[in-house]
Amino acid sequence: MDNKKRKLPEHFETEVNYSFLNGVNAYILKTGIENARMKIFKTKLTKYGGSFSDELTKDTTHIIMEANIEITRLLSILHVKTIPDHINLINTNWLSRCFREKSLVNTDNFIIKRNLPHSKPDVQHDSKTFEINPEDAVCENKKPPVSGTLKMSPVCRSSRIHIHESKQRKIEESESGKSSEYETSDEDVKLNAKVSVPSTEGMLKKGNWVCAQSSLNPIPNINSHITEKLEEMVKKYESTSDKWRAFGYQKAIQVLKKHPKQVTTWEEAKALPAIGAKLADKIWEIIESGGLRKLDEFKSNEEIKTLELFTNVWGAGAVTSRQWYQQGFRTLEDLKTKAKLTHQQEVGLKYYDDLLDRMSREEAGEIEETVRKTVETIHPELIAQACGSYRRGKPTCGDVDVLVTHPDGKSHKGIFYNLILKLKEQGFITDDLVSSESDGNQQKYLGVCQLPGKNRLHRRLDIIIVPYDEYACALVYFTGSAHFNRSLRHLAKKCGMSLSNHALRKDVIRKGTQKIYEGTVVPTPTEESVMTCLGVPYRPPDERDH
DNA sequence: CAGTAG
DNA sequence: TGGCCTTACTG
DNA sequence: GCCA
Repeated sequence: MDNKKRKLPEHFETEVNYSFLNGVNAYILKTGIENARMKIFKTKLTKYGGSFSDELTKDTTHIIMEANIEITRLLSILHVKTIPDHINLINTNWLSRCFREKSLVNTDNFIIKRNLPHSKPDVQHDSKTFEINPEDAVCENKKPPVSGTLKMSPVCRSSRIHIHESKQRKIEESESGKSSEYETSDEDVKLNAKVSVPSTEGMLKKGNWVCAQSSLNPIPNINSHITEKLEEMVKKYESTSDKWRAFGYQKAIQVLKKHPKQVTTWEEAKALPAIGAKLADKIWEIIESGGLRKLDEFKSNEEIKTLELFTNVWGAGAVTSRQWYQQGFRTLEDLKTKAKLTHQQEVGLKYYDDLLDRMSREEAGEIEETVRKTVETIHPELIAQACGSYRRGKPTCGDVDVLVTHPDGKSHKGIFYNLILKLKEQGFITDDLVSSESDGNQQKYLGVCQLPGKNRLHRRLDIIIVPYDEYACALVYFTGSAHFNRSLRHLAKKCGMSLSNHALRKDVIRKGTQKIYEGTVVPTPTEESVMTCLGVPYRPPDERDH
């Protein structure tokens, strides 16, 4: 830990010479790491000269894992007794740091102690042995202990509205008959049933521990080996303009994720909603072989890989990507030099890596705070609240959506231009993507920002300014998740209502798929009132991940 | 309008 | 066979 | 892709 800044003169200046991870052959333990994040790790690792494998090999130089994962879990997943001394055992922050600094950071500060057992596995004392239990390995994947619940963490400053709403809301709703395929009101029932059953594994034995976490995080992700493959398929189909097929896969994934049992047969899969014969075939193949030929086929397909590369440019979708491909472009460099780009795509390309990265929720909080401070210089009573995954309590965020309103119902007007200007003057907002100023009421800004200081990445920032009487619906809408929203709107439709980011309406008349009469607005002062009007129990933000 | 995004 | 959420901006 |  001498001077942290190791001098790598040549590597430092240039934007091109990225091979600082040469010689790093990593095994990354995916437990506790979200899929998207995992993907970025692998992509960047490769891009910067390193390599990885999905198992421990004799060439492995680094094992990289979340710091809060028990070492015993690592051992059991790897089916080994110890980790060889020559392998660096380090936490994921090291990797992030390397990416950020574009250099091979010293590992000293990131080493994970290889204490063996005796460090009390705090969960179950009764459970014997740390013997390798394949079941564990499977059902432990992802869902960090910190996921939804009590990560109020040290930083709970400012206005986190209802993160810890007690969850006394019960299950009575289930028989109201309104649960659609989207709705999940019976979820808790299944959960409770599951918990009370004396579990076969020592794992779930101790009631209180499981219960404490379960009401919020009941999805031990027991079918992750299947959903991970299917999620990759979704990406492929989205890149290929096959959006409805992707949609179908996505619905199936949702169902699998909340299914409390491991799916082991074709019939079992087929019996689930949103899973038909074709998907059951795929699932069966994964169960049997661990792989999916169709996916492997896609992965080795140059065209599909390129399309995925291109659709990750902000502002470019499946159609544009295909056009670029047909024009002969194959790399991001091709796009920069030869393609005709919209302004949005230029920006998207400029920050390609940054925008694909996810930030910690701490950083998202800083961004929220920056916007709030500036908003308050315009009018101290203005409310600024970050929504999106931040408000849902996720450990990482892809972007920040800040919702701005004013309780007096009128002072939100006309501040839009001023706000954006002030944020630009302080060098915070660096680029515009979408900037609407049309209607004078609801307004939306999408852009790119960067916090001050060294090694800051550019981040996507959305600012939405709404009149106070639309605040609740806007909150619901911008807090998401996307799937949660769909379920609500689906429900609204079935009740002859409609839900948008502006308002909840009743007496809507539709003719087939078309809306004939827009209906009348139902006053919804709070988020709770929105859900109550739709006949569903209130769910605090961190329970809207479905 | 199609494409893209939230 | 056709819907699968809804609204808004860009070019 | 699934479903009515």
